[in-house]
Parts: sequence; structure tokens; C-alpha cells
Amino acid sequence: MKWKELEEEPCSMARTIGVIGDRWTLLILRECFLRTRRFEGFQSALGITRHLLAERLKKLVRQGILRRIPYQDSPKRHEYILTQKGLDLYPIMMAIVHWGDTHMVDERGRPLLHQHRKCGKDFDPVMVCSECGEPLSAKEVHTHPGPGARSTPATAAPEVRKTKARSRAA
Amino acid sequence: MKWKELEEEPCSMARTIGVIGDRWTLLILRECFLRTRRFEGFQSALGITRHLLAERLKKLVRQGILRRIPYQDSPKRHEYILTQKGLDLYPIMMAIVHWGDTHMVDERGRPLLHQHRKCGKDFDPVMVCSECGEPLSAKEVHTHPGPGARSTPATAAPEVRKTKARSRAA
DNA sequence: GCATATAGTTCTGAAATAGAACTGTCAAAC
DNA sequence: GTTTGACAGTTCTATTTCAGAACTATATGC
Repeated sequence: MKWKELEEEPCSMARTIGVIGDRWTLLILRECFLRTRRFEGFQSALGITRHLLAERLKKLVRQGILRRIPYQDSPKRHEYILTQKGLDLYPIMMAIVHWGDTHMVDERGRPLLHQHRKCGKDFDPVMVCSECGEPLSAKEVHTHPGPGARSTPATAAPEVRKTKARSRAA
Repeated sequence: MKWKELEEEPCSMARTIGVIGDRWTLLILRECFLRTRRFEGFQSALGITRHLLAERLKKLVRQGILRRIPYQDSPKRHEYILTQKGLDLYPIMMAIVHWGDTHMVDERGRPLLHQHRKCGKDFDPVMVCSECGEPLSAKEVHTHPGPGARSTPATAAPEVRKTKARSRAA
């Protein structure tokens, strides 16, 4: 599969994965949320090769997730800061961190705690229904095709299949 | 970086990324939540090469995210179903879908809608604070080191740096 | 016996990544 | 006025991973 195609698929998850679904990109975004802004900062924090870092930053800028802002003129230097579209990735980041906190910690406990400024307490993120406010679990959710669905509505699975494609039995 | 190392890092996000942070794994998990259970089902829905699919399924089983259950005896056949640890990935999946619904849809609208069985309405997932119930945004959250922190507590950034490592200026 | 279904494994060429060195600009230090 | 160092990249080669296709194996149904 060419990963370019992912962004064309009638599935919001596939499209999102096409944008942020690789290891380095996710780690770069973690750094962004930890207030890293500059090339050297990312590079030394992550140990990523400079080549890949340059490429990933460009892609994130192209996607409108980061904005490249000059912070000095001679020599020209830029910072990478999250746009609103980038800031909106926060629930994804928190969900990832929380799963790790739940299932991947060693005996020593969590590496990082999160404090909510509004209420002052250390918290966990909880995902709730926008309509009734109840916490969500997979089993309580039923999916059905929306206006942007295509060809395999029950699942919104990709329509382009490479190898011995069949229609899904759903 | 050897991706094996990710799982050792004092950062829940890095550890989680080490487990599920690649494109195919995320897409396989999407299929799991859409009730796909069998090798051929994953393969034809995703168009992934059989080789990679076998490898990724093995890894997910090793990680305790999927369980491999026999469903017939001759020939031996197995299904892959989500464990509780796997089901707990649901908020990550929903957060990814929701970001895509917000930022990656075309003019036709969302490919897939989600209905909450409890309240019967189509909904969006909202991430709230476990303590006060208010919706969360990046700016309202302050991070600080927990018991499992190490070496660069303010950020929980990796301690192993490969290239010209420096300490972070935070 | 032959085709089909399922669940893989094996092989080769293509693509992505790692690791290191190099370029270029400017400021400050010597 | 030349050297050093910070910063932000680019270029190069070797290694690793992935894609695409073919092959193996077991059993059922015709």
C-alpha cells in the first residue's frame, strides 16, 4: 500500500493514520506538547536522525499541524509550533498516555502525572459521550454509515484492495 | 533507534507507541473493533501482505492485546479477539477517528457515525477530567514527574540519546 | 481427482530508515 | 581577522523493513 492512499480512504481513522500514524511523528508531537519548538530541541530530545526530523517537520507543516514561525532574522531561524489543528490532537495523545499508564507501567509507577489547572487535581482522561456525558466503551457504541460513506458502508473499510480483494461479509 | 527500546523508556506514550504505533497495527486494530476476527478477514479488508499480517497478529497476541482462540479443530483454525487490554484501546481509536472527522473529511461529510446505545444519539467523543468532569485542553494541563520518572523529570523525555545528546533546556 | 477455503511461510526487489558527515550562516571569543 | 560554536538543515551509504507474488499445508465438497 502506498501510504499516500490512506488519506483518500473513506475512513477518518485511515486518514488520520496517514497523517500522524508513524512512530517518529507521534514522538515529535509528544515533544511539541511538552513545549519543544526548535530543530535542535527535537533532535536532541528524541535522537532522531536529522534527515528524518527535517522531513517529518515539513510534512507536519504541510498538513497544517505545525506552523513554522521565524524567531530571529540573521541567520533566519524558525520555530515549529502547534496550530489549532495540532492542538486538537491532544485527546489522542492523552488517550495514548493513559493506556500506557494503565497497561505498560513497571512496578515504579507512572513516569508523568497530569494536573488539571481548573480543579487542581491529578487526573486521568475519561472519554465520554458528547450527548449524555456517560463514559464510553466499545460495546455501547453502534456504528453506521454517514454521508461520506462509500462502497462498504457497514464498516467504512477501504475500497481499494490489492490482493485477492473480496467484498466484506460484515 | 531500535524500536524495541521504546518499550523501556520512562514515558507511557513512548511505550504505547512501541506497541501500537505503526500504520498496519492501527489499521488491524480498527478492523478488530469492527468485529473482524480471522486472518482472511483482515487480509482482504486491509490489503496488507500476508507476511506482515501474520507478524503483526503474533505481536499483538504476545502483547496481550489479542487472544488467539480456536474455533474449529480440523484443520486447526483460530480467531483473533480483543482482550480487555485490547478493548481499553478504544478511547485511542475514538480520539483518532474524531480528529479525522473534524479535520480530514471532504465536502461529503463523515464516513461513519457513532451511536451511543445508552442514550440513543449520534455522538462525538469528549475527553474530560476524571476529577471534575470538565473537558480537557492542552493548555489547562500541567505535567509533573511521577514515581516512575527518570533522569529528565520535567518532560520524561528518553534518557538514551544517540546523536550528540545534550541535556534538555526544558 | 480437482477446485475451493483458510491460514499461514518463503522468496526477491523496492522503499524507508539509521548513522554519520557535510554545508552554510551568523555571533561571540580569542 | 580568524577560530569556535550554535543552529538548521542536506547529502551520502549501509541496513532494515516492507510490498508483491508465489508456495505449503490441511481439510471439505463436487
